[in-house]
Amino acid sequence: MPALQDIDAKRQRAPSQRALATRKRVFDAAERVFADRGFDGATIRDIAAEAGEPVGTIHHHGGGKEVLFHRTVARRAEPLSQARRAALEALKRDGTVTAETLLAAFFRPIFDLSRDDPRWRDYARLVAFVSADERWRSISAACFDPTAELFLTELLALRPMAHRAEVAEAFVFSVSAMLALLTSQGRIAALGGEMRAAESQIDHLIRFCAAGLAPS
Amino acid sequence: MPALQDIDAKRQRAPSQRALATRKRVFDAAERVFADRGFDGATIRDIAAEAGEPVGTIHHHGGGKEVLFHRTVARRAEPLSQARRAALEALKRDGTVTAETLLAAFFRPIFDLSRDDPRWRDYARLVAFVSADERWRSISAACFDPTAELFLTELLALRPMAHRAEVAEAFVFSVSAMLALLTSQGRIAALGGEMRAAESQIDHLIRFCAAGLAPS
DNA sequence: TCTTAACTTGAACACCTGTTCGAAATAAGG
DNA sequence: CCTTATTTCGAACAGGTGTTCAAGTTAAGA
Repeated sequence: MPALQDIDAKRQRAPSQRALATRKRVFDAAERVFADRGFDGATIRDIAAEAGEPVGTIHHHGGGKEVLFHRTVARRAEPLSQARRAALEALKRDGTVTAETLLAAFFRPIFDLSRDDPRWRDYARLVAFVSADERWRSISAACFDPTAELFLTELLALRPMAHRAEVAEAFVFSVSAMLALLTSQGRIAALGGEMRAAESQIDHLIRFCAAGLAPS
Repeated sequence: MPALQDIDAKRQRAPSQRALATRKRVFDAAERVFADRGFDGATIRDIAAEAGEPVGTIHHHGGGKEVLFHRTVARRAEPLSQARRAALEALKRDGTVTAETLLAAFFRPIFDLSRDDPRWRDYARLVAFVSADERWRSISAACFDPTAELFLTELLALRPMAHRAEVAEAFVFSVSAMLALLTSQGRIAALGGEMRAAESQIDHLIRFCAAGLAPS
């Protein structure tokens, strides 16, 4: 996999406003198309059409398909991680750390962001693709594992008797359930008939995982 | 999507032993390659090489890439569903139906089959691809939803106060956790350090989901 | 045994893929 | 205002894609 270096490495001039707007258009389009069709299903020309830019521009700003994919995932990873860390810090400050509040701190940010901005919903589907495929393990490791580690440590402190590997399993189960809620509304609707309010579903997700995480 | 009809529709002669062996080789190869690279990442020529057959043969037995994919998923769906249904019947016969035993009846067959035959492990990864992508919703609906419905009904009977939609959510959470255990060993290892025995992990999965399914 | 349906084979087809490239337009920095 | 780094643009390229096809081989069924 091509190395992902700073997008503005060895630059001699600041990028123009126009160039920055174009770059944003390129990454927004890449996010939508990758989220819809996955890495292999997406084509540079799909992304170019979605962005309303010629193909050459996608390469210029993206740096090749694989690097573009990596950068597209990385772009929102930092804001998301910061929101999660901030929620965790708030819990520790208030002394309200439980399995349930920890999961809420980890899960809620992406749902909250998705409610305000549909682009975050695309991003969530993109993250599901990244999480599902071992091929992108290094992206997960760089973008999401450090913050996951923080939460894992807190969960471990709540269950001093449990092995780390066991809590890691429970955490992976929880994250997969979260991604399922973000991406499998179709499956839920097919089995469940009516569809419940998003808030009820998120509360349910947190209760479900917290119960599973509790010592048995 | 091309219609999936019986592979032997409008046939005037029984297939030869040789032809049946070739067909098996084609589907085994397709299963491996689709499980490794997903639908879009796989190519007919990859599958041909894996099967040791010329490209034309893949088309002859597969009926085109999309139909081949559908048939590859469908091939093991029936045996799997039967194992799940048999386990469910055994529970009902013995009067030992609980959330925990129901989940065990649903989860264990694919783990048991995977232990004996690595091809089932490929199949499990293939199912994860199908479940993750809304594009294959119709395959899930045809292959897996009918049996899922049976288990959902039983789970609902255990919690007469809960809404169907809520239990459906919990069931989707549970299935996503099962698929995560089958496919995300890398993620678990990255977070957890050491790796636990498969049996411990499966027991944990069942306990995790059963706790989440219990009334709260 | 004979007829012919079914299978096997690989070359060929039309189209799509990611990427490169050079010329023209733009605007940052002096 | 200049110089020139950067961006915009789309044609062109080499290689890969799913699929078709026709000729040759095999074996089922009468």
